[in-house]
Amino acid sequence: MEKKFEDSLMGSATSTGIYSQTVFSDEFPVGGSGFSGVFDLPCDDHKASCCSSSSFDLFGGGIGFHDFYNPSSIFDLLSTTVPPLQPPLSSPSSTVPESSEVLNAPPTPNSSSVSNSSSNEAAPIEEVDKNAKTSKVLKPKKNQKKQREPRFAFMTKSDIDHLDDGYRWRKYGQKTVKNSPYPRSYYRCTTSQCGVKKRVERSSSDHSIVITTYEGQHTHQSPVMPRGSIRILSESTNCLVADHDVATTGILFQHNIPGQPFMYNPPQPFLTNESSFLSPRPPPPSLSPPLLSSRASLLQDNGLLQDLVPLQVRKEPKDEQNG
DNA sequence: CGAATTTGACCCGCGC
DNA sequence: GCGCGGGTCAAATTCG
Repeated sequence: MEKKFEDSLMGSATSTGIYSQTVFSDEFPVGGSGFSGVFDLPCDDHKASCCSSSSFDLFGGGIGFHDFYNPSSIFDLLSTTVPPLQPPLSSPSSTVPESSEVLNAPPTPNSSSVSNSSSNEAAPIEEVDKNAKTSKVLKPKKNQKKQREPRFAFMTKSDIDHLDDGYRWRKYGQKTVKNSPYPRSYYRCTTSQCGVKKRVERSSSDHSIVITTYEGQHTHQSPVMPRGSIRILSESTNCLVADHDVATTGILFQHNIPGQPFMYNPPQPFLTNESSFLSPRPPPPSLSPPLLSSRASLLQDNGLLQDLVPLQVRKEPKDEQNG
């Protein structure tokens, strides 16, 4: 896992995770011994950077988070318009053996590009699903690994297992997780012809943390337009993978471990609300530090967030950073 | 009554 | 080959 990210590491590997801008795809280990991934946020609260990577490494002992914890970060990222994602830097094929599916993955219709989902992602998924229904089980060709959608996972500190992300999901399974008292739930987007799946489970190391893993790309816009939502774009696929409603879920992210180096490579962020989306607030003039500094305005604009998020967890991230 | 959830069974991949 | 764990299906059940 780590090795596969080597070529795109933007920061330093730590005991708790790997800082990278690379979004994981099918190489993302699910369950088992490793669980790690990254996501990027426009956020000024880190060093001299307005964006940062977040990483986590569950089941391997540590959990590293980043600054979602800071509500102002959340709301500023909510209202931050970022440019369409660029294709990821090409990686040596030796390190990303099956990356073609990622690189060629179509953009979401929500993105600025027109979907060409017939190329190799959505359509194959449909066929696979049909096969699954007729033969009950996926039967990929021999010598050909089952193609998996790019995956994107993140952690949320929440009492709610199934976070409202603006899409409608249908639960299709639940499994107990080894070494965890909490089950893992499997959801599928209820929109027809949208093969996006979502897995929700609680961290075994911190039961207050919900781990949500998205797989696939929505072929449609969110049927629900939350007042404030975190829209997460897959960097590799340039597609919307998550659309979290901050206001209604009280989404929280634990602060990153203080003192850890944080390097940032200017974005291709994949967390965005694009101009095609409704924005809860007008975009800030820039991503420079001042836009995240106003807690007063934050509280004014938070809506439900300030009601849902306990005061103690809304404290300034700087407090944690400083000690 | 349709939609959503629950839950046991089944299949697959992987490690031993 | 076997066992284990992950992922999915689909009938039964519950919910709105």
